[in-house]
Amino acid sequence: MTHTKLEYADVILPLAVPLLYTYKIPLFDLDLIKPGMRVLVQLGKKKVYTAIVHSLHNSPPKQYEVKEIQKVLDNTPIIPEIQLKFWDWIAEYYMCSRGEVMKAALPAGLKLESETHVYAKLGEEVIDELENDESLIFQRILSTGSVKISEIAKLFSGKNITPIIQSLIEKQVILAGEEIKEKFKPKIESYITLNGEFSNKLFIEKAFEACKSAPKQQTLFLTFLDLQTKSKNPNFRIKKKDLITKTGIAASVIKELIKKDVLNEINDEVSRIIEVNKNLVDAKTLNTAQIKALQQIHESFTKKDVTLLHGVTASGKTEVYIQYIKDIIAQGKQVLYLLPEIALTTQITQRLQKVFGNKVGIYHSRLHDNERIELWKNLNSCNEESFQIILGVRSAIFLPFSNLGAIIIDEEHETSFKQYDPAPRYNARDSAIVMAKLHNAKTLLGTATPSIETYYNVLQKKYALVELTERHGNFAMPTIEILDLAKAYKQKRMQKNFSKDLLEKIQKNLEEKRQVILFQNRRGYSPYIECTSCGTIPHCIHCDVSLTYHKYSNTLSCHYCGYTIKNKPTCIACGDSSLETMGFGTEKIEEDLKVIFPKSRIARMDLDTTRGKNGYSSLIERFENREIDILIGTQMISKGLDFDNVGLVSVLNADNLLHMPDFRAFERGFHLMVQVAGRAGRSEQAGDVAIQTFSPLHSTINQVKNHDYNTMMKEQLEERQKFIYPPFVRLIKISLKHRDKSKAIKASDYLRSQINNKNYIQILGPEFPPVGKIQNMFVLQILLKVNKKVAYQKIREELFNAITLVKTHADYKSASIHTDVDPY
DNA sequence: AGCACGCCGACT
DNA sequence: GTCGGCGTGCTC
Repeated sequence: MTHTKLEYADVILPLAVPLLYTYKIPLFDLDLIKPGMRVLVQLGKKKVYTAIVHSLHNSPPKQYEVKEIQKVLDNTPIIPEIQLKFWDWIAEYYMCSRGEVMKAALPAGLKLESETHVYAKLGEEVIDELENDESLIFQRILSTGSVKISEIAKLFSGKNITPIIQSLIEKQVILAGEEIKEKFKPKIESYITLNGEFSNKLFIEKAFEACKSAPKQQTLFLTFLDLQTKSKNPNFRIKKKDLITKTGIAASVIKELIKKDVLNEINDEVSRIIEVNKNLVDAKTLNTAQIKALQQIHESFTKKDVTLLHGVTASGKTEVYIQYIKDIIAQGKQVLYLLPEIALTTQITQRLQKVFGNKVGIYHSRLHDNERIELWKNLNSCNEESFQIILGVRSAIFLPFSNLGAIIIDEEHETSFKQYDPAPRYNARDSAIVMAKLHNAKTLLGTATPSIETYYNVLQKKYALVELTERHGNFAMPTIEILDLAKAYKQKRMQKNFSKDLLEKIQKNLEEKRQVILFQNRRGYSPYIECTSCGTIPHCIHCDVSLTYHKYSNTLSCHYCGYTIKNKPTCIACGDSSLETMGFGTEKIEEDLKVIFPKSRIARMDLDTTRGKNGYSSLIERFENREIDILIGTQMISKGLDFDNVGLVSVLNADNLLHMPDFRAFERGFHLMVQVAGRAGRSEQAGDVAIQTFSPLHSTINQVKNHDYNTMMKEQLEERQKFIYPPFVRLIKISLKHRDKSKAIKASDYLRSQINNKNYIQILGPEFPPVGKIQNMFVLQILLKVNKKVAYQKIREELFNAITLVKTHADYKSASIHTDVDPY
């Protein structure tokens, strides 16, 4: 049998194009090229992109002329075969292009792109013949040799320079060409060594002679010899930075000695990944309940692929995970530990690094691109230095795992596992389960408050269940007290937004030197400002929302598009000065509390106070060290934080958690309140929880009070079944945007008419969402409730066709449409 | 996503 | 009369 080589490659381009593109493989690379490698290809007239080889084949395209691959960038695939299959699954399930998945998956630095550069063809002599702008640009090109067009554009900010460049090219004064730039720069560290053998007396004498007349050089030389002697290392070297800080000697002195051949400077590539302390500690020993849970987990995985670990707050789930990770990596397999965005706290990072040291790699949104690339290279290299455990957020599911044994998804119920914008709009929890199956790995979901969807899968026997019902160390569950705000207002037992009962509790805790956490799910000072004379509320000019008042900057800003204006003392409509701030956020709480408890140390933790790189960890550290008495915070404080001196936790307004126009409102309210309450009493001293509400009889509030997950779950499942919501149907939300309001309405009506009713149990809309205009675009949404029994493949095809019809319709093609599968 | 092509308003 | 704005279509 003759073996024919595969001559064509279908590649994924990092664009929102629906199809793969076919390129011819250069003869030279026929043996080398494999799916999962990066290649450079030209698309269109000049632009060069990095593409990923998806598959190889031997059928020459007939409709068009193929271009050849310009360059193969890798020797071995950087996307393992299984991960490439996983990309396909994401693209299909979440209805987006593979290019969009590629954009989400690859760090920017691994995607090389070409940029147009221009060069001078002629010399200075032609300047006089050029027009004003032309000669300016030409002189700039002459002075540097080669310039990026984008750089010239920056210099002429705002002005369109394309015609000027065009004319220069036409006059044959300059040339243009495409250039690829390597974005990843390895970190270089300078080391200083002796420029000869330490034991070579002749060298040392000569060196000493060389710096005899310069006292500073002499001191440096002697200090260096001293350091080397102490190190007892004949190949001793020291970081240039350290040498400077240790000796206080200027860099210029070092430079002189290098010039005199006494010292030598070596530049070495170093890792950006911070080395952790190698003094590892043993994992904490598990208590009986935890040991039993671990056994049950192992046992359940012999029958099922997914297990839910339902453990009450402070039951010590993390310790169980750590032991489980130990068991998996002992088999030589990798573990992915997923956490929600906000919860990637230093607390958990440190706990894992203490036990596993350099085996742990961290992947989160604040990482720089170069650090991401190093993590990729580390996993791609597959050697002893490779990480075996990755602790990461949502996007970590795209890392190049080659030997995955298990995925742990902590705080499984968290909504931040779902990406909303841009596409792919994937849920990392659900996707991870699929990925685990592709790798033949197991998934462990953990939480104190399982999502309704997950628990339903347990009831359907799809997932196994393991429970931890007792708090670690047998600490008592906190007592939860409901404070009736309506009653408090009536009896005039209110001060600002605090009931007298709550203030008394805070006072008592402060006296006992115990800390207090207050939860308010809204940042800023107040959600909006209202003129009490004419009722005007300032709105965003681009979006259909009221502007949020920020006191520290005295501004009103739009949380949708960022539109910000200065806050004026008088009403913009009637000029009256009777403006009032409505509602309250964490900033206002902080201000009021400082007046009520002037002697207490009060801090606030929300998006605004944790923006800086260390803002978050320093706040936690200060709280841990008891430098803060009262901590006010948003969602952020509800996740996985473990403090042992918290005596009181309070939810300041439970109602705005529950009364949201969302079928998940009660479930989420329950999750949030239970998680917040869980911050109390994590030591021998019990902790109290107080919830302020206008609806003390609300069933969800009482389920929280009684720590009664099961009743909440059953009640919610009944509601979902009755009103046809997940997990009984699959939701697909289609959003259509258009600049023109009436066209937006017509286009969405047309789209609705193209959707086949038979495939759906219910179709809602098109309707304007609560915010019907964002950045001057009118938005309409259609909500589809999909019968899970109908083949999903069929639904996708039908929807794709309907959307294509709108996009090619003469009147509606400027509408932009996106789909969100399993939306939140 | 770019980039080229093509059709209507504000300038000389 | 043109220059140049952006809406639209295509890229292997």
